[in-house]
Amino acid sequence: MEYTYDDDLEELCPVCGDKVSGYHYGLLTCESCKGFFKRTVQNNKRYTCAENQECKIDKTQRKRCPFCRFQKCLNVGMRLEAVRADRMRGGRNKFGPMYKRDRALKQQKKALIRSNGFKLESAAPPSASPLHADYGFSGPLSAMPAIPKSILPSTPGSITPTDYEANLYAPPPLGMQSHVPLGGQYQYAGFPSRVIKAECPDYTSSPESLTGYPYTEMYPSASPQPPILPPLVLEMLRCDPDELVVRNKIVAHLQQEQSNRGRLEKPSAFSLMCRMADQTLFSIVEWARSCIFFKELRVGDQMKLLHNCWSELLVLDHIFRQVQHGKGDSILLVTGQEIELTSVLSQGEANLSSLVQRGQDLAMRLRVLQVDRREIACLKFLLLFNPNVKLLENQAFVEGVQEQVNGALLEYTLTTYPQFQEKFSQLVVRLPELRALSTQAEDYLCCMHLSGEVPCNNLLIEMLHAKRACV
DNA sequence: ATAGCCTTGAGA
DNA sequence: TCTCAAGGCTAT
Repeated sequence: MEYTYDDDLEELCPVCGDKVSGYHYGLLTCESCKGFFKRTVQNNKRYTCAENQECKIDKTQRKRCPFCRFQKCLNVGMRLEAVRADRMRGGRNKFGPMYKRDRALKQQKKALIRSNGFKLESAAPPSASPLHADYGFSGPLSAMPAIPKSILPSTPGSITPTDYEANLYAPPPLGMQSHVPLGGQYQYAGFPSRVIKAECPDYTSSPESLTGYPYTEMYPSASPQPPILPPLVLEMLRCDPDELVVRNKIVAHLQQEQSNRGRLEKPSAFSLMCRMADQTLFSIVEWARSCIFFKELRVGDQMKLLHNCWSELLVLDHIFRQVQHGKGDSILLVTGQEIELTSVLSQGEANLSSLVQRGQDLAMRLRVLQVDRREIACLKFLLLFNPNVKLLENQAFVEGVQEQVNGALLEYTLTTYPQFQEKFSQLVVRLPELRALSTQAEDYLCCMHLSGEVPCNNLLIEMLHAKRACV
């Protein structure tokens, strides 16, 4: 069966149904969606959906909702990593062989259809395409510094609320200061917004790869059961604080605050929520400071990363609590208290209701996915080590961690849930939703702050200011 | 901002 | 040398 390149072009773009112009960022798409995806990633654009985040995307309506269009791009499998951080033109990236395999598969399929006279759509759904089978496992993963064999469970001393900034970002006492120049030649400090890592050339050819962390070789997919967990996943899980410890600490702090204020003075429910979130944020910062990889960064970069993702981490913390709580009609607070959903929604506060409802929806979707603790631990790292953060001193390191955590999460989901091949991508596509939700939460907080509702001396507000100042 | 066409350049 | 998937340019 002969094959011509033009056969590909007969297909329709999986995003909008327009004519395909070739392989772009992982799969066959049209020229306009290629350009749209490129602009979105390169310029780090954030969209919001005016509707219900389920807009139909077709050739005529694709311009109407960039949020849903980008969402669809990710859902059908367009690859962020294929957008080059350094904007290098020409050449080839590592997806080349995958494109080739995909072509071969399509050709095979076509031959079968022709000879058998029936369609094989069900035999190879888009998600089972070879393009989705491996998530860029090679490369930068191996260029990361090896994880120290003994990570002592560090317990940073408690911080009093009066000296936030002085203590928050101080380097940990035993913090390693090794800054492995991760392929430093590919760092383009002059273009801080161009942050998605280039795929070519990749780090595998660098000398550092010899000292890398070869867990892909240690844990082949055909491992005996029960599946051995990727060591990085275990390590990230070990960084996670015990929920009960955090709860007790926060409850104790809030009680202390209340007793200092005197029993007569009754703070508003919103004010209480702020204090609660404030303390949760403290524990999140403490968590970050004791985290593997994070403590190896310089304080400046630590601050930038935290300023960028504090609200996302806070929202994820809340969402996962709801996932574990398992009740759609009530909300579980970090203190262990339960609030009826109707009592929140009936307050007539449209912004708050929308926030809470979106949170419940996201929690429900994650519950359906049966997300577990280890996956949440990975997602937290993915949020924290966001290579899109501007002006990072050691951006290559952050990119490397991001890559490595992605690899570990993929490995973990594939070995632990082999019957659910899509779990990794299903989890990762929740991140943009989570970011959108946290942006909405920040806006709400900002709004409440401007009307004087937020208690003073509040870390939430400091973070809000810090983040908005550096954007 | 979009989308069609142009230029580039590593790998086949 | 050719291919073709990256990024760039520009009128709309």
